[in-house]
Amino acid sequence: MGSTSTAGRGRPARIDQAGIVETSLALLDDVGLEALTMRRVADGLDVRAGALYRHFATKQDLLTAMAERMLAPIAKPPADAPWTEQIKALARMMRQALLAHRDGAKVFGGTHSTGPHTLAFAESVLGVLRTAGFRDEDAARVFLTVVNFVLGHTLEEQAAAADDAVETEGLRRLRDAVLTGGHPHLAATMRVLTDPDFEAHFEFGLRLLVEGCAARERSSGGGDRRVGE
Amino acid sequence: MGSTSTAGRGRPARIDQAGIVETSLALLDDVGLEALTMRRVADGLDVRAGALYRHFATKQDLLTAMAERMLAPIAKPPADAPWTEQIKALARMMRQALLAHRDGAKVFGGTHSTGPHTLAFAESVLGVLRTAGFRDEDAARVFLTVVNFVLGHTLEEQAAAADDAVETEGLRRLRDAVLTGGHPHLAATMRVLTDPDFEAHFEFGLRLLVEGCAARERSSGGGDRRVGE
DNA sequence: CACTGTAGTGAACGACGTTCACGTGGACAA
DNA sequence: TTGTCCACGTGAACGTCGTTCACTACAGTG
Repeated sequence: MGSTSTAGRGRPARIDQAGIVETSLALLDDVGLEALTMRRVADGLDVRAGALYRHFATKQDLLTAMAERMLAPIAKPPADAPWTEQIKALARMMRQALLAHRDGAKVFGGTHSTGPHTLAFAESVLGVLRTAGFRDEDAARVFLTVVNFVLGHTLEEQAAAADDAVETEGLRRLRDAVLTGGHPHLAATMRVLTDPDFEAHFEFGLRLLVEGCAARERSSGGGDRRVGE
Repeated sequence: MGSTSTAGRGRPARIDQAGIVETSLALLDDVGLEALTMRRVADGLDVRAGALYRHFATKQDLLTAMAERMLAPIAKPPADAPWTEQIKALARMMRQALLAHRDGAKVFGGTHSTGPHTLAFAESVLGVLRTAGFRDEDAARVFLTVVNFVLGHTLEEQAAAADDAVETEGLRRLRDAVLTGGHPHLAATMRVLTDPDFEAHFEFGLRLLVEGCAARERSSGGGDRRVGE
C-alpha cells in the first residue's frame, strides 16, 4: 500500500503520497468531486493512471488521505476563552476546513479518516469538554453531535453552491408548491429557508448546540460535574 | 421526462415511475447504493436499461424520486404533546425513514427533493415551531439545524453499519494511535465513541438541540415570543 | 559492469451512464 | 374488421470509469 521506502533501493519515485494528495486537492477545486478521476489526477502529475496504484491501493484510500489533509489547518482553540467559545471556535475551524475545497464536505463525509489531523481535532474537542467538567460519556456524545452538525450543514451549504443556475428549477418547483398548496408555514419561512447567508444559519445552529450543552451542564449537576467557566 | 400520459394513445407502458422507484428501493436494500446500477434496476423490472430513460431523464432524477419516496412513512406528530416532544417525534421519524433502507441517508443527502412528502415533513416541523411561538426566522433555522443533525447522524450510523468486518482495520489503527500517542482525552472516551448504540447517541444530540431551543426561547423572550408548552 | 528491485507504462478488462435508430403492438378512427 | 398512429421498449453502441498486469526503465549496490 504505502511506499515505505526503507532505503534508496530500486528506481527513485517521481511521485509520492503527499504530492498526489496535494495535486488531487487542487484538481478537486477546479473540476469538482464528480470529475475527479484517477486519470485526471495522474495527468496533473505527468504520469499514467496505473502509477497511482503504487501509492494508493484504491481511489477510496486517496479520498481518505485527502479528507485527512483537509483538516490540517485546524488549530488549537484559544485556551483562555470559556469552554463554550472554544467549542464554537473548533466547530468554525472545521467548517472552514471543509469549505476551503470544492465538495470538501462530500469528500470528508464519504470517508472514515483516522489520520493524525483527524485524531488531533477529536482530541481538541474532547479535551475542551472534559476540562470543562463533562463526564466522559457526555463529552463523547457532544463531540459526535457537533461533528455531525458541522458535516450536515457544510454538506448542504456546498450542495447549494454547486447548484447555482440549476437551482432555479428546484426553487421554482418549491415556490409553486408553496404558493398553490396548503403549506402556510413553509410559505411564511421561505425567505429564511432560501437565504444564502449560510454563516448565519451555522452560527444559529452552533449557538443552539452549545446552549443545549450549557443547559444540560446546569441541570444534571450532581456527580463529578463541575462548571467550567 | 415524466410519462404524463394524457391519453391511452400509443403502446401501453409496462413500467411506470412508481414501480421503478419501488423496485429501486428494494434493490437498494439488497445490494447497496454503490451497486445500484441502471442495468440492475432494469433487470428487476424485466426490461433493458434504456427503457428507464423514458421515465427518468437521469439516474440522479431516479435517486431524487427514491429519496422523496423514503419520507412517505413520516406521519404527523402527536398534536396534544408539548412542542419539544413533537419536534423530537418528527426527528425520530425522519431517522427511521432513512434507516429503513440501506444507504438511505446517503441517497437522501445526495439529492434535493422537493416532492410532496419532503414538503409535508418540512411543513410539519415548521408548523410545530411556529405554533410554539418561534419567530419565522428562528423556526426556519431550527428546522435546518434539526434536519442537518438527523442527516449527519444517520449518515454516520449507516456508514458504521456498512463497515462491519472492514471496520476492524480502521478501529485497530485508531486504538493503536490512541494507546501509543498522547491522546488522553480520546483514550478516555473511546469506549463511548465506538459504542454501537446509535440510538443513545441520537437521543442525546436530539435532547441537546431541543434544550438549546428551549433555552433560546426562554432567554430572548420579548417581542412576539410565547411559550408553547 | 552486471545485478537487484522498485517505479512507471501501455494496453486491456469489465462495468458504468447515457443515447438513438429501429422494431412492436395496443388504442383509436374508419 | 381494418388500418393508422405513436409512445414504448430493444439492441447496440459510445465514451469514460476504476483497476490489473506483464513489461520496460533505471538508480543504487556489490
